[in-house]
Amino acid sequence: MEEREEKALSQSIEDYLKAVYEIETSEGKVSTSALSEKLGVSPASVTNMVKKLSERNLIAHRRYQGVALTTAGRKIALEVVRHHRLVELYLKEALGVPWDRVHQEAEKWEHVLSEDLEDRMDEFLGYPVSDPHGSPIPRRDGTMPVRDCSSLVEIEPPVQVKVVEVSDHDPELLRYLGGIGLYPETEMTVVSREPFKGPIVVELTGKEYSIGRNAAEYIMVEKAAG
Amino acid sequence: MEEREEKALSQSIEDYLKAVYEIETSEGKVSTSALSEKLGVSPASVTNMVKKLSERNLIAHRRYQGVALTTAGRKIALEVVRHHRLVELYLKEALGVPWDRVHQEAEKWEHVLSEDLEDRMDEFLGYPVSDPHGSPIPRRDGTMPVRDCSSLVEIEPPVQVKVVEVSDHDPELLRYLGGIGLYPETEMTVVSREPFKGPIVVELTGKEYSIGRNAAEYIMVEKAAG
DNA sequence: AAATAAATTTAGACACGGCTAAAATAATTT
DNA sequence: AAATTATTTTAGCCGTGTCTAAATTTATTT
Repeated sequence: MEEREEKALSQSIEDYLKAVYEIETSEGKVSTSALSEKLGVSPASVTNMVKKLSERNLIAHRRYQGVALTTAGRKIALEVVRHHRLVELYLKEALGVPWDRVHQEAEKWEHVLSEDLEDRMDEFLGYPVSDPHGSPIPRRDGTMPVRDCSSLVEIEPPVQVKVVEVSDHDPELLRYLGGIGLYPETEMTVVSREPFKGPIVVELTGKEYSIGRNAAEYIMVEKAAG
Repeated sequence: MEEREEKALSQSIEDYLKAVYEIETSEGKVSTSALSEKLGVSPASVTNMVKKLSERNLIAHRRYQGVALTTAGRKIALEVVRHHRLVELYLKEALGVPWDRVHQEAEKWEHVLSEDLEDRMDEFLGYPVSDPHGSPIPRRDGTMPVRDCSSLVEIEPPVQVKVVEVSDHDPELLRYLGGIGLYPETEMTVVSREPFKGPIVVELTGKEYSIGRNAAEYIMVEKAAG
């Protein structure tokens, strides 16, 4: 049995599939405009590319109704996401890149990482299950670690929680959170949730911090052990 | 004074400039067909691209006479070569990639390496001056370490030499040389040079090996210290 | 020096992935 | 329900970088 031919996909195609995956995960439905926004291209360009991807059976498309990954498309998307998150962690651990910059670098590296190097980084890192922001790293077989966590805005204070994940979409936020020592794995107490969409007050390392609802949306936590 | 705008060059342009640099270094004159061969594209494509590059003042072109890098073009070529060679060494040192495979990986990485990561790798490696094959790494300022070495075929035996550099163009050759323990920095004795374009006989680690003229062409050595 | 061969350039085409402007469809107001 | 607004798609264009076939120039033979 010969080894299967690996068709090299363009960087663009990988970017589209990853974007569909990420929007599917966070929003459920994937519209043309959401893709347009996320990828920074015009809606017309998205429609154009969507047509090509569905001809290649990487996504399913119903006119005017949005798109969804096929099994083949999801497999590729998860490979790209795995590359991205492994690289993020690698850059932080091996080269000391600060966590608010790893995302940007990984956006480029994810497309040039061979399977061999993926394995070497994976081994170097000790087969990690999450990246520097706490996002789960897809396994080689395309499965995802399942987790049980909720957004900080949904937590009823007072309660002790552990940070699971912080969105990497805004480097500014990451710098702020790093500044107060709030990282994945950090334990903290949710002290109160101010009414009228006020901030969430948390306590960590003995100090209290007010975190706006906007920011809190992007912080995922789980109940602390016990 | 505002910071200079860094225009992002396409991967293709970087590949062309690097190819011109490498042919300039090894052959002196850079013909369309040499570029065509090196880049794996048709001669017509080269002519086409050459026109664009000379419009952008990255190379000089005289019709039917070949091309040469301008100062601006050489600067970029050397940056790409620096990236390539740093990455090669990094892959070997940090991730244990065998020396016959680093070239292939670096061909992709060289185009996505930010200046920040270049510096981090450089520091990690202790500011190295040559890559795993012994090729000199251009300095950040665009200058090249100067060296004094000659091809193994030009050496008059018997004499003690030190390997300076081995061409990375053929992974097969690298595996063979690695197999007999012949790397940059290796010291060995050139025992004899057989007549009628026969092989060069060298001795290292107590054994004698016959190296064909073809292979020997690609091995650069210097007289051993003393 | 003429003829042939080799290298280079021109001409014209194509796939890719983006764009804008206009048309079609869906969603929301009034 | 009709009108308005928002979203999506179509149509047509553009720049990049490749190709093949044919024309041109240079190099080599005879």
